Amino acid sequence: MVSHRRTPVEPESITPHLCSLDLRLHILKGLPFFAGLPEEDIAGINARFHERGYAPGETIFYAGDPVKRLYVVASGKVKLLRHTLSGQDVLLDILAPGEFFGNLSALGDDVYPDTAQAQTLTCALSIEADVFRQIMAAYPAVALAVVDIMNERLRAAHEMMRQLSAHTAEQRIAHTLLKLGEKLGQPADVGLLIQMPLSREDVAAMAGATVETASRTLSQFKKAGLIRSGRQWVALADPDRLRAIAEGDA
Amino acid sequence: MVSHRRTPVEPESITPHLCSLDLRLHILKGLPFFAGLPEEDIAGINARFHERGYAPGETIFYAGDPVKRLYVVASGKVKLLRHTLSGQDVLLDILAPGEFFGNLSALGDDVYPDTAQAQTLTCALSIEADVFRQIMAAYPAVALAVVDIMNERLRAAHEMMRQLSAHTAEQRIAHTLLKLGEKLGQPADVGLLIQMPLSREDVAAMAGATVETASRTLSQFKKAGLIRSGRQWVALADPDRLRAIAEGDA
DNA sequence: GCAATTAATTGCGCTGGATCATGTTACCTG
DNA sequence: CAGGTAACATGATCCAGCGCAATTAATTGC
Repeated sequence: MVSHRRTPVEPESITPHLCSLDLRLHILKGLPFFAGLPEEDIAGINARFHERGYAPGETIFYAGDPVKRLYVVASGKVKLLRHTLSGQDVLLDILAPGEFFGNLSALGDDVYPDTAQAQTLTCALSIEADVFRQIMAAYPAVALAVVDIMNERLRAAHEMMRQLSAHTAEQRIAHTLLKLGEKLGQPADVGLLIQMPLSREDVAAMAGATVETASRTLSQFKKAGLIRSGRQWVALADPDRLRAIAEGDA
Repeated sequence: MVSHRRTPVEPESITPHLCSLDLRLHILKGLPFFAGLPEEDIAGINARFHERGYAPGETIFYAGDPVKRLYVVASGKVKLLRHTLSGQDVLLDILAPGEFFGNLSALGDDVYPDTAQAQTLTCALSIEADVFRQIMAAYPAVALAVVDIMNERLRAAHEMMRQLSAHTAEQRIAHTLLKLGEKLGQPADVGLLIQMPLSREDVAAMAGATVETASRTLSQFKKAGLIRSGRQWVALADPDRLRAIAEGDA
């Protein structure tokens, strides 16, 4: 369905019903934690996954839902939200194709601490958490790769803790934009385009600020020529200066 | 050497040179990730570890040091500090006996993002990170246990991100005291005593506040009968009310 | 026992950013 | 095409908590 929205962000082109067995195999082969596994083993693993498409804005699971499955983004983007009592969510991460989410916990009674929501048209694969644990037990290389991914996520979370403790809102917003540019950025005429619909609310939730503060700061960045932006999109026009702001050198 | 300090916190009694082979074996047997391994396998693993004693305040490794080893606390307490440009550290975690720290990373060129420092007289075991990865590859149960620990740490870090984004300093300080009570608390006449030297600076660094704010808040808690405290110690006298404050019900 | 030092406490002024409100603009839908 | 809505931008006000400083109390070392 054609949108009139003027945005440089290209929509996800795959429709949910095209999340085929071939796509699944392709995605699973590309996952860092299945790298190096024999193709026939990956095919066997593929058989244990389910897939499902989600519309933009659709919730994959809610915080408080019992943990049953581990998910992998096959296509699209997924956001992980932690709720606060004040109703202002914290946006913990934006997940791109190949990344897993959901809980790996061995505990039977556990619940998801976060809500997962499709930011774009998304296809996600899922597998029972217990089965995934069996795969990790059968293939130590998978478990080691998961350890590495968890390690990197913990490092990023600790960095965010440092930012929230000691950096200004402007620094955090600059940092957030840079991280999004690193992960989702595509070179375009407008600069390094963050290739995903991105509202001021999203930026605020990632940077630990309010929408008004995010809006003011993005307007200043725009006026200063650091970014280009419109509704639901941002492109980095001067990453070096943004980096200087994020690091407190400006 | 006798101290005049009036504190209910008992010092660590072990001296570094008493970090014996037997203690090591005892500690390794008790580690969650070696649970279930045959005793002779643990003995073989024990041979790969080194141990070293650290005085209170001594640095185990600095942020920026190249990653070489994985550490385990055998006795005492270790704090993990992330530095900020303003000189005010973020205290990411206090590690108790049985907990690992250092980097598990596969990357050859990586450095520690944090500084590890003995909070008390401490004995720490260490092993080459590569060797530990070999152990994880050889024993999937070890890798799975490490995944579970990383999972729990990530959850705690995300919770702290939420607190730093949306909670007041008073709520965060109450939460910090409760977490320390859960982890290091021992019932005593003064209440649930956090059995570790704990300065106002430590509480501030864990709660994302300044020393002055932490001191004001602890003074208020003390006057309200929620805690008992003195120099370098805190005991929880009314955890239920602290919980109410931490959760924003008060 | 005492001087020096450290850690904690308390006071005061300032400000970043939250809160609340309103205005503007782009987009959607009938 | 027009009315309505959502997203963004901006203004005004307020305050939590920081920064700085002074004071007090506990501890250390001689």
